[in-house]
Order: sequence, then C-alpha cells, then structure tokens
Amino acid sequence: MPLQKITRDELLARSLTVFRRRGYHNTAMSDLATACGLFKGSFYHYFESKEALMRAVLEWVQRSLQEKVFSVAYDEALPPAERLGKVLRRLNRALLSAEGGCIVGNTTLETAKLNPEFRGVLKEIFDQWLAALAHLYGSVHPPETAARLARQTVAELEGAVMLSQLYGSDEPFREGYERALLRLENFPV
Amino acid sequence: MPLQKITRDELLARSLTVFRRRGYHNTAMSDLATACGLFKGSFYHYFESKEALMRAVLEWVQRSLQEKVFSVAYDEALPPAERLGKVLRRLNRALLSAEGGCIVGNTTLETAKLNPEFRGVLKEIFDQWLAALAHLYGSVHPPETAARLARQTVAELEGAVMLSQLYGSDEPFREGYERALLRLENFPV
DNA sequence: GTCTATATCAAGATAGAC
DNA sequence: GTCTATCTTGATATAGAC
Repeated sequence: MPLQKITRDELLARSLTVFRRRGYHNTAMSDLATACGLFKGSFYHYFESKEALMRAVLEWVQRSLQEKVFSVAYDEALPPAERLGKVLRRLNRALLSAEGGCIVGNTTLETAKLNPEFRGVLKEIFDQWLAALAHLYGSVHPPETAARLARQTVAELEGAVMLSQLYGSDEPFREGYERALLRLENFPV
Repeated sequence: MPLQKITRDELLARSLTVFRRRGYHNTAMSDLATACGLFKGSFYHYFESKEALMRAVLEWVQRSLQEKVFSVAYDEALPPAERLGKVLRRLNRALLSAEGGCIVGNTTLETAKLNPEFRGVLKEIFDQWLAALAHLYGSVHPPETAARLARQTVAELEGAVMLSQLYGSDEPFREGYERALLRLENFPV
C-alpha cells in the first residue's frame, strides 16, 4: 500500500533495516521498495542505483555514529567511565542489538573486500570507533596500550555480535560489553 | 581450459576459496566453474544446486576442522599450552589467514540468519571450536571461567579477522592470537 | 564426465503516463 | 513524486550430444 510521500532519511532508515537482515547482495530493489511503501521503479527517483543507495546508507550510519555516539567520548563534562558506559549503551542500541546484527560488521565481511567505496566508509566508521575508545582508555593507560585495548574491544564486540546472532543469545555480547567497561578499571581484561 | 577430470574434494576445496573471497550470494555458478576448470553446466553433475554445494563445502570444513584442528585439544600426549599453540597455529592457517578472511565468519554473517541448514553446520563448527578451547582453558581455570574465556577468544579472533581484512594488516589478528595464549597462563587477558 | 545450447526467471534499471 | 510497463542482463538450472 504505497505511501503518499516519504523523506530521504526515512528511505535510508528503512533500507538500513532491510540490508541488515538480508545482506547487500541478497537484497533486491523490490525488497527495499516494499519496505518503504514504494514501487521499485519509484526508488530510482531518489537513488541512481542499488550501490549508490548502500553508499548513502553507510555514509548516514557514519555521520549518525560520529554525531550521536562517538562524540560522547570527548565530552569533558563527564568522567571517562561514564562516557564509556554511555558510548557502549548507545552503540548497543544503534548498532549491536538490532535485528540482523551489526550493519557495519555484516557489510564489512560481505563487501569490503570487493567494493572500494564501501570499504572507504567502513574504514572511516571503524577509525572513529577505535579513536573514541582509545581516547577513553587513554585516560588510564599509556597511548599504545589504549590503542591496543580499543582494537581488542572492537574486535571482541563484533565477534560477540556474530556469536549472539548465530546462537540467538545475548550472552556473548553482554560479556564483551562488561569487559569493555573493565578495561577502564586498570584490569587488563 | 577445462580439465579432463576432477575429484569431488578438489571441487569443494576450490569452491571454498571462491566463496570465501566473493561471498555466497555474490558468487555465480560460472565463477565456481571457472575456478574448477569446468563449464558451468558440468557442475550440476556433482551438485544439484548452488545451495547444496555450499552445504557440502561447510560440512567439509566442519569435518576437516574437527579432525585436523580441534582434535588436537584432546591429545593427552602434549601439555595443554602446546596443544593450544598447535590449535591456534592450525586455525590460523586453515581458517583465519586465508585470502578473503574466514569462511565460517563470513558465511555466518551473510547467511546464518536466513538459511537454517547453513546455520546448523555453522553452529556445529562454533560448538566444536568453543568446546576445544574450553577444554584447554579448563586445565587452568574452573569450567565456567574456561567456557567464558573460550567465548571471548572465539569472538575476539573472528572480530580480529574482520579488522585485519578491512585494514589489510595482520596486527589485530596477531594480538588476538597472543592473548588467546596468555589466557592459559592465568592472566585474565 | 564434460560440453553446447537453451529454458526460465529474477534483478537492476529506464521511459513515460498521471 | 509515484505508478505502470518494459528493456536488458545475468543467474540458476536442464537437456541432450559427444
């Protein structure tokens, strides 16, 4: 039942959920159109191709994460531990506990090897994620250690989402989340 | 230039490398045929469908890992630390340092949500992987801790492969590898 | 067991009416 | 801005010759 009108941001948001669940190559323009209440021909009024749409989705994710999540790591009004907790909670909601898992991790494994443009945006996202965590861990650890803990945390969270998705259980992810917090307490978890 | 003859195992091995690099949905039967020196019609002499082929590939991976890698964890002729080193080195060669990353992780994120048959084999692989590591960590830690460390290690290695693939650097993976070893030394890494 | 040829279908994309 | 209709391509899969 086609809608009368839809904003570009709404298109991106709905496309995101479809890509996250079905993956990039397995998603058809008709899937996206249906999810947006459009007929598939109409989609090309907004985006010239499926690839351009995915690029726009990833760029939108990158901007949202930087503005609403990673930026919290640099908010000097809060103590580092609170910042980290806030970042992790927001990551969890925005990225990691959604149906279909993590659009960033999914798309990285499926397409980053093959598509340089996707790879570029995905690297930006991971760069900003790593920088935010390294900045926080840097309040307790020397810079080298902080950077290493950031890599460990990101790897662990992405791997934990994979296991949580596969087993249909929150446990692996919750464990990763707890350990990410402990790394600010001078525990070398 | 088509070969004269090819064994089923050779087909599986070559198909595996193609699926690992290109992903499942993005791989065409013609890609697989070319990699095997066959014309695409000939492929259906061995496998009734692309899905059946992928299933066979995953089952083959599962058997190989259990026989050649995970089984080492239970070899009582060696001390646990040596067993763990051996398991990790073999995992590294078989699964994690190959071009295109890890077929198990890639296929999990791309297809496990959508295809119950793939999900079954993939779960088996992760179950056996987790059990092998938990068994080894169990030589130093209580069972609950050992199981948790196994989950942490698997998650971290899969996430590290993702980052290593994306950045074209071995570092994230090597770090995960080192930490996996330290977890047997009573360090809660 | 492998090849050629082909059937069938779905997907990405475009054109033009409303 | 959305719809209908259609073009084109490429993919899975099959049939039958060699």
